[in-house]
Amino acid sequence: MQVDELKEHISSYAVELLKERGISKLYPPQEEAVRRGLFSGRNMVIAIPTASGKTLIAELAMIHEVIRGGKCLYTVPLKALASEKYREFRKWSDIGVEVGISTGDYDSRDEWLGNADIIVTTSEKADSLVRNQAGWIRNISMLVIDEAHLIDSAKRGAVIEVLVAKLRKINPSLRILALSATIPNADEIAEWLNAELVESEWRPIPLYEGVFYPGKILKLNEGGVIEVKAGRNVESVVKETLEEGGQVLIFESTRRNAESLAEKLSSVVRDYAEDCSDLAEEVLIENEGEMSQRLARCVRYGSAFHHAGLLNYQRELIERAFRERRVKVICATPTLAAGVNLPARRVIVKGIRRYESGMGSVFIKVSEYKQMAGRAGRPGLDSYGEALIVAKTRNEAVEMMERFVLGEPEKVTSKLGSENHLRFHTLSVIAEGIANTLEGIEDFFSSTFFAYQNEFTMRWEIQRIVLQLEKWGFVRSDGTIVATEIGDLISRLYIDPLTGYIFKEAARRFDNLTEMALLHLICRTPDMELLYLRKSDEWVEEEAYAFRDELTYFPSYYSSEYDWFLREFKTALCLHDWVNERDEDVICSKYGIAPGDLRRVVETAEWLFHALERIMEHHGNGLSVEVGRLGERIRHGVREELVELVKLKWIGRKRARKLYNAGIKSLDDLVEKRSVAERLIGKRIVERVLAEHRR
DNA sequence: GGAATTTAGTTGTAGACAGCATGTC
DNA sequence: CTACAACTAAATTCC
Repeated sequence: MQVDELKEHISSYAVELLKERGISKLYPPQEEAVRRGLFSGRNMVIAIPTASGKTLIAELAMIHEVIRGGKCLYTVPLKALASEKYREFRKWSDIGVEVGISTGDYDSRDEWLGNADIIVTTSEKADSLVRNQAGWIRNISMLVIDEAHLIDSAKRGAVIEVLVAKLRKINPSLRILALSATIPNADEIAEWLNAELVESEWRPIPLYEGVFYPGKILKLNEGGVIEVKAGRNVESVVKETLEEGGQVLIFESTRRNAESLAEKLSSVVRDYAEDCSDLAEEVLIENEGEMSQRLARCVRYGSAFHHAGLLNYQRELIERAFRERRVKVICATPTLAAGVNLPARRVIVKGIRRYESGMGSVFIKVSEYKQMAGRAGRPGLDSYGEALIVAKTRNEAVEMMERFVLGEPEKVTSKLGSENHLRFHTLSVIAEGIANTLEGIEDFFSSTFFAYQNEFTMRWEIQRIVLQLEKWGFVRSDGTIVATEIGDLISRLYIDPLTGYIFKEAARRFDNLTEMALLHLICRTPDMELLYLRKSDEWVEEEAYAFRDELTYFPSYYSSEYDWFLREFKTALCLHDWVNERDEDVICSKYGIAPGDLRRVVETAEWLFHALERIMEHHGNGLSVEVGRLGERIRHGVREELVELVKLKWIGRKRARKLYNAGIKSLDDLVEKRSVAERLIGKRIVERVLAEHRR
């Protein structure tokens, strides 16, 4: 099907724009979507492989919708994906389609979101916007759910189905387009959504899957399994691909493995890559810690590792360099499998097992493997893609072949049933006024995927949860169930009700808490990510006893919660070092974390401090002032005395400390002692600061 | 005697959304 | 119920 045939649906302007992008013909699955009613107004589930043109299907549907005066919400699982899609969709502004973005990090201006025709968000942000009654939400006429198979995710899948249920309730004629990887029960999702199902295994670039073991590769080609000769180790397989001018993506199961393999391969890669010293330098701009040095060493020779311990700009840098074909090999943890689109000629899945607590090491899911394998083959560059699992012996290789290559991905099952998710969403359903009786709440949940998949009634579970919320003072029920003021606040802050309760109790019980006590308080919360305790972390225990009298909670040594407490306390100590201006690299090595981890912990703490401040305020507790100040310090990683300086643009924790030590404590001082400041942080920076703040 | 190598024992394990108001080294 | 790679310390061999 030629795109010209789409004129009547998406206008000739849109068709022209597609042609400018080099799209003149639809891929078979795209054609099928059109044939099956993409422009007819019905709901659709599109379950096709990665890179087979899902996004374009959504774009066509959205343009069609916008032309008819509709407004589209496009939800994705990651902030990085949100900005990727935003950049992509913004091209439509040439024909007058306004595109906006809203994530925790980055918002288009509010009034703009009201005008936008297409809004890209993460599913959590979308839910939060609904909770905060963003005016434009009720104008949404079409919802696109990208990566809809993530409904299966235990941590974050529930949000997706609840969001669908809420938006459908707000606008019963809402059109839904769900984009999913190929899964065996896509029909269930389609039936739940009352949608037309388009399924296909078609790929623009053929994918060959196989298993490597020393000396040979078992390959699955059209028809059957064949055995071909190969090198004796992974290095030689990598080398072979490089020789043919291809790039390699290797998936490992741990950061450590990814890093050491990238380092090992850098000596092989250097013969095939141009000099990347400039990139290596760029890696070190914001951080010169151990991990960054290691990454820089690899990148210099065109090899790299990629995991959540990297700083975001480092990740983007590596991704960009790989796309530009400067970096030839990336050894990644599963971050990259679910993240932004980064295809390679050859994908090697080395970490086929993963450690799970209580389970020892277990095989990863077939669907996870398929996700990784699907990254093989670059459209326009490779004529085929190849995915290889690494096995040790022939027997193992055959086993891997059967389990993964020939295996079927797991069914997607709803994870909404777990108590914490139900509690979280029940409060929001009450606070938003979607339901105010037990029956109403039950009725609401009966429209979720969870209810579709499970026959049994949720009545008792819901009743228990409402009772719990009532006990915590978040809802009142006398005939009808309504949210209290604080319940409504907690729903809007998007925190776990249990976090809200912990904060509320603190506001009730204490009027004076030390820095350490406040830091530990947020670490006691289920919303906080905790650091791990290593064997060599006995010092944490000693520190804990030093702070014993300050803390709001300190279990007995014999308590079952003692180890968990130490993790909370270790995390709090880390934040304590951060707000006391301990150097980032020193913190990282002391706590055994990477720079990206520190940033994440800090970011989460910042968010929770905001919530704590609001709850303290609501209680009329004077501590809210302290909390606000500490929150400010966490944001910038400084002691109290630097807060004023650090509010200035271009002045961070390091420059502020230099200035302060020289007696420059405010903008006025900076103006007065300009020459001193210039000597300390450079003339250009001072100029910038002053330019920014001259009023 | 001291370095080099083998062996036994120990350690540690993926990822990332949310508020609010604007920006580092 | 499960692993395993990487590191460290101890034991053994080699020069």
